Amino acid sequence: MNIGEVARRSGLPAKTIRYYEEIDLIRPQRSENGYRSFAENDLHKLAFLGRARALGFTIEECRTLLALYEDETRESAEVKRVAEEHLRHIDEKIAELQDMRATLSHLVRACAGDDRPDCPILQGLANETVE
Amino acid sequence: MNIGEVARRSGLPAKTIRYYEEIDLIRPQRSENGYRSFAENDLHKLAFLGRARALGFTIEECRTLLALYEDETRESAEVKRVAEEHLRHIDEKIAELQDMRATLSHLVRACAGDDRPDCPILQGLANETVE
DNA sequence: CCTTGACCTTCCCGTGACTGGAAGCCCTAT
DNA sequence: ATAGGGCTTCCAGTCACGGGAAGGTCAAGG
Repeated sequence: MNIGEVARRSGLPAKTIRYYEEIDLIRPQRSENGYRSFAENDLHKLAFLGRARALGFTIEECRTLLALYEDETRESAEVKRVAEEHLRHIDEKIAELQDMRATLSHLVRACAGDDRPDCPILQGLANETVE
Repeated sequence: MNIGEVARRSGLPAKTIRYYEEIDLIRPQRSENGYRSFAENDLHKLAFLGRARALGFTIEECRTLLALYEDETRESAEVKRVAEEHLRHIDEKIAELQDMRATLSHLVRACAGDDRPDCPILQGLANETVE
């Protein structure tokens, strides 16, 4: 398979696939003409990576997960540990965003949004104390 | 004021303040010796920027908000529009993260996390269909 | 046989918002 | 005179790619 087909079947852009090769996540063969030649296994790995990335794992976490996936002697505890840590990270980000959301929507609700210059949003940004 | 004091009083790293000058968010004076010389107004703007950034506004949104803040003839509607758009963006990110969270925590719950290799997390990443 | 067009290659630059570090000047205190 | 801390600029790196240029390869059609 050439990169175009793999891109289509994996859902990943060709650029991304080349990048994953560059950072040694995959090691496709090369044809005589210099083109990358992907095996089913490469496609499989790329799909795996695509799904892991879609869940927000960093590239390095993906590398770890892929290694565990290929290690028949892995302990599921290790996989779970990686996943749980990422889950905590997601929770932190959600909490952070919800804090922002709360503050900002409070300001937005207080703003008349008309043609006058008075604006609680700007006041909130200008002063430590919002109220 | 030198940059050190402004950094302390604004809560922003000196590096960030220099960066904000570089991208023309602030324009502090210079002393004879070449040091940046910050006025109270600069400090005020930096605090404004720090709070806007903490609410997740991008630098370009901060630039807009700062311009509106300094424009006595602004209409609060314009500020509100910027804030509401950012709010929508925050909501999108929260939704995205909650989707990730749901999928991932589902997988994590299904994983025994013991010394055996069988792992629903890896299976979920390997196959399109999780169950 | 030649050309067209789709595909592939590498290489380099840009993204956002900084952060780290090197090399060197300035200022105050001892 | 020196030691230290603070200040300056400049360069490089971060993360995970994306855009685009310059050029090689291949199959189909004229």
